[in-house]
Amino acid sequence: MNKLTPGWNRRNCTKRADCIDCDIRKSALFSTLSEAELIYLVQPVLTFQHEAHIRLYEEGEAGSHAYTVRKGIIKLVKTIPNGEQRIVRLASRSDFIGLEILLAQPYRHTAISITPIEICKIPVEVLKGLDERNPSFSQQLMTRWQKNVDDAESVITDLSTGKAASRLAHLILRYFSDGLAEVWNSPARDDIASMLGVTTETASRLMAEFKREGLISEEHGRIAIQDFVALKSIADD
Amino acid sequence: MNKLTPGWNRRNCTKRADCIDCDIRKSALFSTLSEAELIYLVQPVLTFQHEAHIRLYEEGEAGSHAYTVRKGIIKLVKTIPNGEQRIVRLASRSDFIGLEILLAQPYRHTAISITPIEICKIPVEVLKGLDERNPSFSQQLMTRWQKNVDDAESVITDLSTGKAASRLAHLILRYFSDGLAEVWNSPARDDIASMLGVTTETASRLMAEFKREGLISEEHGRIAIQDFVALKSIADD
DNA sequence: CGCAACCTTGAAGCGGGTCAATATTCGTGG
DNA sequence: CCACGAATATTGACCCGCTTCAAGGTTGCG
Repeated sequence: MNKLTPGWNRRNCTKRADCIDCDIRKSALFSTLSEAELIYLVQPVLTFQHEAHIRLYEEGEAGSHAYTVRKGIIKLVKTIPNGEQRIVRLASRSDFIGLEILLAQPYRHTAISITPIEICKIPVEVLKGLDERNPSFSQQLMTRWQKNVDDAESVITDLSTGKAASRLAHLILRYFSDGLAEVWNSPARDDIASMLGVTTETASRLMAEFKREGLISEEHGRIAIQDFVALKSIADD
Repeated sequence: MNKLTPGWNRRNCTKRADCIDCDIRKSALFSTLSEAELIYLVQPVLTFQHEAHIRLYEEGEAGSHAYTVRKGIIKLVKTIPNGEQRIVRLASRSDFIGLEILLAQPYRHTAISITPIEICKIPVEVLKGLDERNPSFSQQLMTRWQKNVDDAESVITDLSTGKAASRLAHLILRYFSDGLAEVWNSPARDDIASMLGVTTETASRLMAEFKREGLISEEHGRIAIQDFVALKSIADD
């Protein structure tokens, strides 16, 4: 299966998006829109499904679409001059990615699915139209933007500061508290490493250690927290 | 001198802000406003001057004012559970801080001047008013918000990833390329450390090493770059 | 069943942390 | 202007944590 090119075709596009009956509408970007506005919206918005390891867009690319995540997890990656990659954010259910195209600016990240995903693909013109005619929508946009700032800054304080064990504990706790999963479908070890700014080996060692110590358990790649309190105290170390 | 309480009084307040003739107007938040709108603005906006080590506001506080920086440098600090502090951003000339109060949310950082500063103090009502009546203003706001995201993410990739020497080189280069200073009025070593997520000793050792190797020079606390190319290659390591 | 991708573990070395001892700078008052 | 003390910066020695390089182990898929 070609991991580079997402197929924006009939096979992946289940349907025209059903924004009015959307089950994440109240938590998603369009929460404040009226039904009339949603009908305007519904026209050019399509829902797609993709498997894991699909690249939605590339850092530096001048894009024309943003995406609402309905299912699955997408990593937003930045490439560092020396060739390494760092994951700066994870997007999941009801997150909105690619906001920057609204400012006619290129994508800031490379977006890659790390699980099977379901997403809504929204043309920038639709966003601009809504922004112009609806004040509550631009309020929504600002809230999303601030969330992006908050997320990025918590990556600085929680996942980039302190010892590796503390950072990993933060990462695991965040996954669950964010409701990313009841049972965490664990990312690959090298993705964990790239979120924490450590090597794959260190990520692997620590995950193995956490399992040995009974802090977490793992079955078929699914993580479950076993000792919440202990994880929290490691995180705050 | 009391370092905790800024004096919002006659001594610090030079004048009612002169937004119309403001010398940073074209690069600041209010760049797209008409003169009529600036007059509306000018009323409740005051310009203040403070010395270094003043706390403008505190993380978690429910504030009612945002600030445009006219002169000097302000550090935005987050406290980590274990008691350490991490600087997540520096604000300087024409930067706008405290944006989050527009969303009726508490300040995300503690803001502390690290040089003497001159700032304009803007009530949230003024911002809300402008946002409602002026579409180009909300565009400006979004641009600022995206800049905050970009800044935070570059802290992740440039100042929190890789070896300490590489991060310090990034920090020095960023200072200059951002035009924060022709000659960098160097922050204290523990502030440098807190920006890089290392100890004060490591920051000091590396600064001393950079000086010994002729990459930078320092006189009366002012840093000047001596070997741009070498710094760049260390940064990209 | 076998291969490929991924995960785990080991051993050795280096980078940065920690603790502690000077050195330097700066503000203050004599 | 100099002397003194406090705050800050530098440096040293030692140790721990993470990286590096390398060798198995495990899992899943064709």
